Amino acid sequence: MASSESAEPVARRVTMRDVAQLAGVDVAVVSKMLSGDASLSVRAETRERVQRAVAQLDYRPNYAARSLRRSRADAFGLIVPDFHNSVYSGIIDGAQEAAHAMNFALLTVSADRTGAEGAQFTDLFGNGTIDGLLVAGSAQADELVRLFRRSGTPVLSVNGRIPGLDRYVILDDFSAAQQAVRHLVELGHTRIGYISGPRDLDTSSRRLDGFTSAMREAGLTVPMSYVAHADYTPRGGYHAMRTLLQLENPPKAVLAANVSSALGAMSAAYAENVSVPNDLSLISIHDVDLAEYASPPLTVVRMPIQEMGRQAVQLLAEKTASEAIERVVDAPLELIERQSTSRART
Amino acid sequence: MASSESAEPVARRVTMRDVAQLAGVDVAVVSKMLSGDASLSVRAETRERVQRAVAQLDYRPNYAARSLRRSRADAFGLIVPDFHNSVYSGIIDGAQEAAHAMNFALLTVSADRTGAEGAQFTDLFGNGTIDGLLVAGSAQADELVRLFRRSGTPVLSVNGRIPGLDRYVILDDFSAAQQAVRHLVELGHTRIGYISGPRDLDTSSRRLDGFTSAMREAGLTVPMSYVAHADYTPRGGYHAMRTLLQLENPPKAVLAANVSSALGAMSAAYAENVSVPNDLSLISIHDVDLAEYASPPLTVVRMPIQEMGRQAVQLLAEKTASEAIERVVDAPLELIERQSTSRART
DNA sequence: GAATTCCAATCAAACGGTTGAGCAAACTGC
DNA sequence: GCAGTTTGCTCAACCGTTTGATTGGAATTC
Repeated sequence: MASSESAEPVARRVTMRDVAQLAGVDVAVVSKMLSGDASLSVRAETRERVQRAVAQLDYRPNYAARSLRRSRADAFGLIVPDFHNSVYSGIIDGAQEAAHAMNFALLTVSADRTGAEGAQFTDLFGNGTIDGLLVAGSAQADELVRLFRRSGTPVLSVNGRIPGLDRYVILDDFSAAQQAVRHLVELGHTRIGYISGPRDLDTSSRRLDGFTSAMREAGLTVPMSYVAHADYTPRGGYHAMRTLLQLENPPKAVLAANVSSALGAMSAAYAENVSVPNDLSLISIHDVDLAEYASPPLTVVRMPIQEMGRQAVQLLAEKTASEAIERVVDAPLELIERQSTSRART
Repeated sequence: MASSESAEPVARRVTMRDVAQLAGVDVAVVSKMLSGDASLSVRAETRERVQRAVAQLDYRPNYAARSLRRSRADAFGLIVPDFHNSVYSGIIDGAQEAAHAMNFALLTVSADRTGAEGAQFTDLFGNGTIDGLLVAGSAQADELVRLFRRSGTPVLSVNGRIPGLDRYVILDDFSAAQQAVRHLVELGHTRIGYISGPRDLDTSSRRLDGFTSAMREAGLTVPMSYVAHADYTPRGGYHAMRTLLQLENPPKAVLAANVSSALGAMSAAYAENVSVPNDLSLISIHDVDLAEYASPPLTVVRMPIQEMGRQAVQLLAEKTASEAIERVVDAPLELIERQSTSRART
C-alpha cells in the first residue's frame, strides 16, 4: 500500500507525452509534427504511428501551455457597446468569421453592461489573453486605448475614429448619407429633414456631413430646425420625429441616420397619423432584417458592415502594432428601395 | 561584443519575477499575496513594498501561465445560433454579467456563421480554453454535447432542453403562452390563431402546449388551420400571417411565438390592409426594444431572458459536471399591454 | 577507409505562474 | 533557559508545449 500507482480513478487529461509514449517517440516529434514544423523529418511509418496515437487518444493540445510557450494567444478581443444593436451584431459576425478562418478565437465583450471601468477590461484582456483588440463604437475609447497602449496590445478602432489613434477601419458614411439624399431628391423632394445620431460619434458626424453636402449639391437649403439630433435608438428616433412633425412647415421626407432611429421615427409618424410614404418619405442608412419587415418596409442604403468586421480582423492580424491603419471599407453601398419612400406630390 | 546583455531594445513583458525582485522578496510571496492565499503571512511593511512594486511596474499576471498551472481557464464558452436575434443578445448580456461578476471571461461564438461542424468548436473550446460550455438554442446540439462529454467539459443547455442531457435552464414558456391567450380571452376574443416557432425547437413546443392548454381552459376550439408554423423569423411570421389571413374565416386575434415573427406578422397585416388592432389583435411572447416602437407598439408577455443567462452561468459555476441541473427560471413573466391588442368587437 | 553530410530522431531549457514543503528567527509558556 | 509554537518568508517541482542544440548511425563523397 505504500505506493498505489495503479488505481488512478480520475481520467487525466491526455497530454502530448501520452501520445508520444503510445507512438514510441519523443514529444518533440509529436509537437513538430502537429504544428507542421518543416525542420522536422520523420519516416512515413513513424508519422503514421503518431497519427494513430493522436486519433486513438483523441488528443487535443493544451491551449494554455502552447500560449504560454509561444507567448501569443491566437485570440483577438472585441469590445462593443451593445449586443442588441444590429450594427454591432454585424461587426461581430464579420469579425468572427475572419478570426475563425485564421484559427483565432474572438473574445467579444460588451462595454456598458460590465460596470465597465476600463480597468476591468485590462484584467480580462491585458494579461496576454489576446493578441489584439478591436474597439467598436467609442465607448470609453480613450481610456481603453491608453490602457492597452501601455500593455503593448495592438488596438484597432472599428466603425469610428478615436482621437489620437491612427488605426481604424470605417465605412464610407459620408457617401451613404449622400446617396440617401440623392434618392430623395430624385423622387422630387425638397423639404428634407435629417434625424442625426449622437453629436459626439464619429459615424454620426460623417453622415451629417454627407447629408448637408448632398443637400447643397442639390441646391437645397437645410433649415436648422430640419436637423434633429437623436441617438441611434428607436426612442431617440421617435422623439426626433415628433419634433420634426410639430414644425410649422414639417419636412416631407426624412433621412434617419440608422435603422433603429428610423423605426422609432416611423412609430412616431404612426402615432401622429402621418402616413408613410404618402405624407412622409422615410429613408435610412444601414440595414437589418427588420427594416424589410417594418410597416411599411423601409427603404435603406445598405452598408457593408460585416465586411468591415472581417477587414478589421485581417488588418489586425497582418499589420504590426505600430503601423498606422486608416481604412475606409470600399465594398459598394447599395440603395434598397422598399416602400417607405415615394415620389413627392407636386 | 561577445555578450551584449545591456542594450535590450524591446520592453519585455513584466513578470512576477520582476515584481519580486523590485520588492526584494521571493516570487512565492507575490503570487500568494496576489491570489489572496490565506496560508501566507507577511509583515505589513513587506506587503506594502510588493504592492508598490506591482503598481510601479504595472504588473499583470500572465493568464496562460496561471491557467496552465491551475489547469482551469476561468472562462466559460457560450454558443448561440445567431447574434442578430435579440433573445440571444439577452442571454449573452445576462451570462456576461454573471461571468464577469465572478471574474470569468465569456467566450461567445455563433454557430451558424462559422462553417460550424462541431469539430471546429472543440478546437476552439476543447483544449482547456474553457471550464464549461453554455449552449443556447439547439443548433447542432447533439453533436456538441457528445463531443464535449468526451472532453470532460461540463455542458449546460440554455433556453431549451437537449435530448439526453439532464442539464438545462429554461423559461416558463408554457405559462407565457398561457398568459398571452388569457389576455386575448379577457378582451373577448374567441377566434384566436397562433404563429408557432420551428417544430423541432423545445421552446416552441412548450409555447404551443401553453397555447392549446389555455384555449382548452377557455373552452375554445383550435382549428388545425389556426396554428401556422413559422420559424421565429420576421420572414416566417410574415408568411404565416398571410396564410392565416387567407383563410375563409380568419382569426381575429393572433399570438405570435416571438417578437420577430410578430413583426413579420404585422408587416403582413399591413400589406393586406388589415388594421392592427382594429381588425386584428396581435400579441407576442418576449420583448425587444423594437416591440415598443413597432407600428403599432406591440403587446407582449415579457420573459426574464437576461436572468436566464445569469442563472445559467451561476449554475455552471456552482454545480459539478455530473450533477443534473433542471431549472425553470422563476422570475415573473410580465404582460405589457401596448396598442396591438384591443377588445373584440361583438 | 576516413571525412563529411544527411536523416531521424532525442534532449533539455525555457515560458510564467502556483503551491506544498521547508527553515531560520522571533516569540511564547513555564 | 529551553522546548514548542508561530511568523515570515524561501525553495523547487510542476503544469504541457515549443524549439534550438545535439546525437548516433547510415549514406555519400573524395
